[in-house]
Amino acid sequence: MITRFLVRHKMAIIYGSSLALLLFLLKWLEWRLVILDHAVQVYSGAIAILFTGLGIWLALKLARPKVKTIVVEKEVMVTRQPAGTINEKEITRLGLSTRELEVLHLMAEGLSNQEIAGRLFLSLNTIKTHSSNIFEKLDVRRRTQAVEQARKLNII
Amino acid sequence: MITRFLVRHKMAIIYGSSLALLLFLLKWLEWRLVILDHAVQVYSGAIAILFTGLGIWLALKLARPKVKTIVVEKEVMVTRQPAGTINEKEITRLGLSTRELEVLHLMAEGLSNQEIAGRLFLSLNTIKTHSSNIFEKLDVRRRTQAVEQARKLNII
DNA sequence: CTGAAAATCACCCGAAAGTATGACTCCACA
DNA sequence: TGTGGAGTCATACTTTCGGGTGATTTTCAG
Repeated sequence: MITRFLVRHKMAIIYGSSLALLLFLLKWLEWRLVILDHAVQVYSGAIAILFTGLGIWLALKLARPKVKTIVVEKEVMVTRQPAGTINEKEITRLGLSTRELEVLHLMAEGLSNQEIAGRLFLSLNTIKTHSSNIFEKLDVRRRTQAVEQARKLNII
Repeated sequence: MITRFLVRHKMAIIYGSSLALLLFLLKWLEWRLVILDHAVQVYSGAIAILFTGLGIWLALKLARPKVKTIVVEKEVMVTRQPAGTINEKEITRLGLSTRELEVLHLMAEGLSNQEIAGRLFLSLNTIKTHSSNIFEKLDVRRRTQAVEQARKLNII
């Protein structure tokens, strides 16, 4: 219990002791100086030097080390499918229609809905409907995810 | 600004305060116990405080910052393209920064800006800025095109 | 220390994307 | 013959994107 307290407040105790010691020393010096009635400058100079040293010591002792965190990205191989034609089954399983597949392809090329509409001679709304259906069937919420999913499933 | 200063020099401030308090206490005790000419003591106390502060300041100012480096290894999935490493040059050629590359990766995973922001602990606006810069550097206008382009150039 | 680049964040605004719902046609199939 | 799926289109609405601009902070090399 007491040991723990001592350990935990080691710094405080050390400081307190040294402070007490210093004050003692000062008292003593003061006494001598009063008797000798010597220069106050010497006295204050000593104090200044001593306490400057103390300050430096404490600062160096207590200064928090800056923590710098470096994140190293470690590459990990991921197994990629042999890139063959493993797609047809998935398409039928997901129930993607021809039109939807067309739209999905154009989507994967980065075309906007408007551009897809122009390419397929359809209205913008139709493309929106198709893409909504595609998202639902692929279980995603955005075109980018749809493309990602389609790549994973090798259906494009 | 001021808050930051306080935080950074917390220890110094704490020490300074406690020192001041201690001296105060000692002075008070001394004053009560001994009715003497205490001008010298006040004087030396002031000097002590001042020069301790100076010491702390000097130490904090002059000491080389202790830097503690923590290396955190972060595993990152990487799909190694069959053609080998054809990417690094393109990245530097396009001038894509680290952050931009990160955003680009998450973009390719189909995440929305909001989700990317959450993943990287950034604000939505920051992600928007990054993606805008990415689009400009890749010479595209939409995230889907950016992903497409990135795949073509093997930089993801 | 200084300046440039990178990174972060904000606000505004218009465009694009996405949701929800309904309707119409065509065509195969029971 | 009518039923249902696919395809088409529309309106109205909300959300997300993307462009433009400007500001501050961090980082880093000279």
